[in-house]
Amino acid sequence: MEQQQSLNELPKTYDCENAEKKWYSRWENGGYFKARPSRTGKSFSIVMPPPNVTGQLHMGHALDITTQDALIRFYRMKGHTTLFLPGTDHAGIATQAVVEKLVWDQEKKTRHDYGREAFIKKIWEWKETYGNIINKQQRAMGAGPDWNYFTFTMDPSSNEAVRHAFVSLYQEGLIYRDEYIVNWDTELQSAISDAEVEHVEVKGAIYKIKYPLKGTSDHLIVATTRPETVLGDTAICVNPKDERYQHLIGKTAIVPVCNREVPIIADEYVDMEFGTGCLKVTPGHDFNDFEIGKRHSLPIINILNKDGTLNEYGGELKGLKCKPAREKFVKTLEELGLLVDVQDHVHMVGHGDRSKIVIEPLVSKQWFLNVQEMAKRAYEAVKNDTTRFFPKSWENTYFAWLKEPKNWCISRQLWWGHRIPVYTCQKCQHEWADQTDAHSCPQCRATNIQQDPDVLDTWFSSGLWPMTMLGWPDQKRMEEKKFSTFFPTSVLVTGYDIIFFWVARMMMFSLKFTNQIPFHHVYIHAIVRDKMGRKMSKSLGNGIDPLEMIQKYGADALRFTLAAGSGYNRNLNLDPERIEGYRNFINKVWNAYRFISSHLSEASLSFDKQTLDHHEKWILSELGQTIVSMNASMAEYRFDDSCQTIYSFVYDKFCSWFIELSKPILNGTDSQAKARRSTVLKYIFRQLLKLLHPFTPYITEEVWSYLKTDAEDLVTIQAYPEENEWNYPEDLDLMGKFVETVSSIRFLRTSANLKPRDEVSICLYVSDPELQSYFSSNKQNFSELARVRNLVINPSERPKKSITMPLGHTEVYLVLENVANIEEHITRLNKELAKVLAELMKYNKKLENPKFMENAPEEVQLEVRSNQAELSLRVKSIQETLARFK
RNA sequence: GGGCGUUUAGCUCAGCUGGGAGAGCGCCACCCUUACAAGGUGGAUGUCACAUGUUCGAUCCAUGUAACGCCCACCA
Repeated sequence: MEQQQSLNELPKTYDCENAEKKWYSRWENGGYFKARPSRTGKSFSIVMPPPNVTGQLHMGHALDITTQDALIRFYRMKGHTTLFLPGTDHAGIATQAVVEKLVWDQEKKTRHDYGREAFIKKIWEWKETYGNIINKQQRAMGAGPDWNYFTFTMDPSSNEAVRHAFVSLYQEGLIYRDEYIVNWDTELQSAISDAEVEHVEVKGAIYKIKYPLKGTSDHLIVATTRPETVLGDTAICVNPKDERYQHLIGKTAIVPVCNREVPIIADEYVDMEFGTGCLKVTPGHDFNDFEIGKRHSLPIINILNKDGTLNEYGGELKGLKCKPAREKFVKTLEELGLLVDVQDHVHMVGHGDRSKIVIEPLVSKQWFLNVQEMAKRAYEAVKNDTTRFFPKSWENTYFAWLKEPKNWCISRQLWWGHRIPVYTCQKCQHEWADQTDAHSCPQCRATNIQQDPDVLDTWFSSGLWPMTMLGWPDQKRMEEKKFSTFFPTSVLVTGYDIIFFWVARMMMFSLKFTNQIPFHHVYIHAIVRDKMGRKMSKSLGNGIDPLEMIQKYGADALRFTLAAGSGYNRNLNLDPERIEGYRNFINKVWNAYRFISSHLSEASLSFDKQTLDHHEKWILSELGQTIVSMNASMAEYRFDDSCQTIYSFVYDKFCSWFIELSKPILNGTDSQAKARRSTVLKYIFRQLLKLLHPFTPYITEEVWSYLKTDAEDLVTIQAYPEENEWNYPEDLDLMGKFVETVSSIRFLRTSANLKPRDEVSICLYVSDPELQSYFSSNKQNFSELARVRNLVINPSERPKKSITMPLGHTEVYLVLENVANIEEHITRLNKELAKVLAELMKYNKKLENPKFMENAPEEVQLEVRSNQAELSLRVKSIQETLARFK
């Protein structure tokens, strides 16, 4: 038995809170989020980008979840075996920083006071307490991943993957250790990768400094933006072609203040045009100078400590940070008469993307991954469309990164993360990478071994993520987790800001280790901004909290809003008013159901195609078109189109017209027609619930529970409508004309200042006999929808006292006892006439143009001709009407 | 400095490699009509950034200009 409810049992507004509670646990406990057997033989899987454990859900996550969950639900309904893989990220730097701050605030202790082991324990404790907040928030959004697959990037399985990958890359010689100049973050006291450095415009100065030449009273002038690094200079460099300095090449200069003697060398790198054409070379603190130093075998002098203060090379400046050191040093130069000039200068300076402080280039021993080969393969895979980006234009960003890849600095001087599995024997100095925790040297058996103290860049484990989630590299686990079914995954959904960080690295690792791409598609969604287009940030206080919105408007409304704003755009400016608007839409669906629910007693589940009436054929045709369009737009990640399509079907077709046109039948006496109409209403409504489900899972599940049969399962696993079974073009055409005519009657009513309940008399002039008989048979509908009391079609004389609206196919006259505001009406008609005439002129001109007739394709000519004919009719009819008013 | 992108109604954006511009929200007016005031009906608004070119025809193609945005880059 179907559940039946009468109108007054159902509240007028939809209660989203109850439905959300009820249905999420039903889905989860009922196993609906788990992969089920495929009806299509296809599989569909998405790896959720793991949010940081430090995280609170923000709108970016909400958008992530919405689009991914909509896709998962869509393909599940289409019959693919689907898997949505959830997890969280340990986010090395961010998490360590949060806990360090917490410990400092609460106990006034640093991580060093705790010691490595104890501090890591502290982070784990913190993670257990706060790390799962985000899961609850994901549930609130209605996300339906298979929670059994939940993985944390520091889980043993993930560590196993990381170590496996590391060891094999190490053994292949791709991971190497080198003294190299790196981006040093003095706050984190760690190296960071090139990708983590942001260049920010900074106002500084160019200082011109005299360097005396040894054995002469002469000097050179050198320009620099960082005078304090003079103390680390090990050469002066000029361009070999620079005639001004030819005679100095090979001579010796004296570095001011510290009085070090350094050679004057020549290198093509130096730009003769810039500054004085003389470059001071500081291999220890400048990326280019480092390269020059290598070419010329210059010594490297490191003048900085790890915390960014000057070391003993700083002399008097020892212990000072760079900025005060600079000021003091400049003063000294001035006193010595060596400062020639200071000019304001704006330049770009690297800052840490986490710490936001100035990055110091520093030479230190770090681990690097040689990515040259891997990058090439990752590049190729997208170039030849093995992996495709949506929208395609993002491929450029991806290519830009992989075309000239720099080797990746993967070591971080942190404690929180995957520790580098490289050991050194203290006895025989043997170094090796180990899959598991080592306890003795494999060569000399000594137990006095030491593991490298550094941890890996967080993105190292992230790069392996899709593989890790599915059990790689353990064969047994891969089988359990159905690696072969779900890898490569179907689509990666993410923001454009991590194409380099993440997408490229996953591509590289996956191709390297599995010879497969990690995902077939990459859908890059917009960045959520506030309604003014500004990035949401704590400092601006313009963030919109998803949970607050869910509480206020419901998860379905938020999801629909985000999906409707998501296509191929790069920004999504979110205004809470829009969420409210879509909340209203959800409520509309609810009320449409309330209407139907009171007429279900005679509805059955199927109907005979032969007995359908005109309006039924029409709405079924509209449904068919909607189905086709929904499937097409979902396949291309055009969620904006999908949402618009279903919105317009529900609102503008189903509610505004079909329900309205059903009222006379349902309240009438023809029981056969009643039964048929309620059956069709129910059929359409059930279909639209399925179409809508991926975006608004809760309300559709709620309403489906009232409309389903006992044998049917939840809507979340019903078959998604795919075929357009209904196509009645004549009914679409006639209905279109009916809608247009009713609308024009309504317009005339408003222009005559009539109240909604006032009844009117209408004359229609229709030349097409088919349309004429169609209108005659629809008299009752005109009466219902426009309160037409008296409808006359083609009377011999046009009504004298009337206002009129000429359409292409029909002239509409609204008869008035005493025509008020006739002047207004004439003005409107004249305006209309001018518009139509202008348009008509354009068509006439075209048809008179021999070149148009020669070149334009036939179908265009036909269209122009028919438009011209229609417009001429309208012109004629407006002119006649105007004449009658005179 | 290099590259990419954007510029269409007050706002957010659609516009299928060319045939005279659309949606949602907002706005205005009138309505508590028996699914829904979280509602109904109707309405207004655009030199499609600018200039030139190609074409019978340009919002769409080409070139240039301007504004904005993003990414990359070591110019001392």
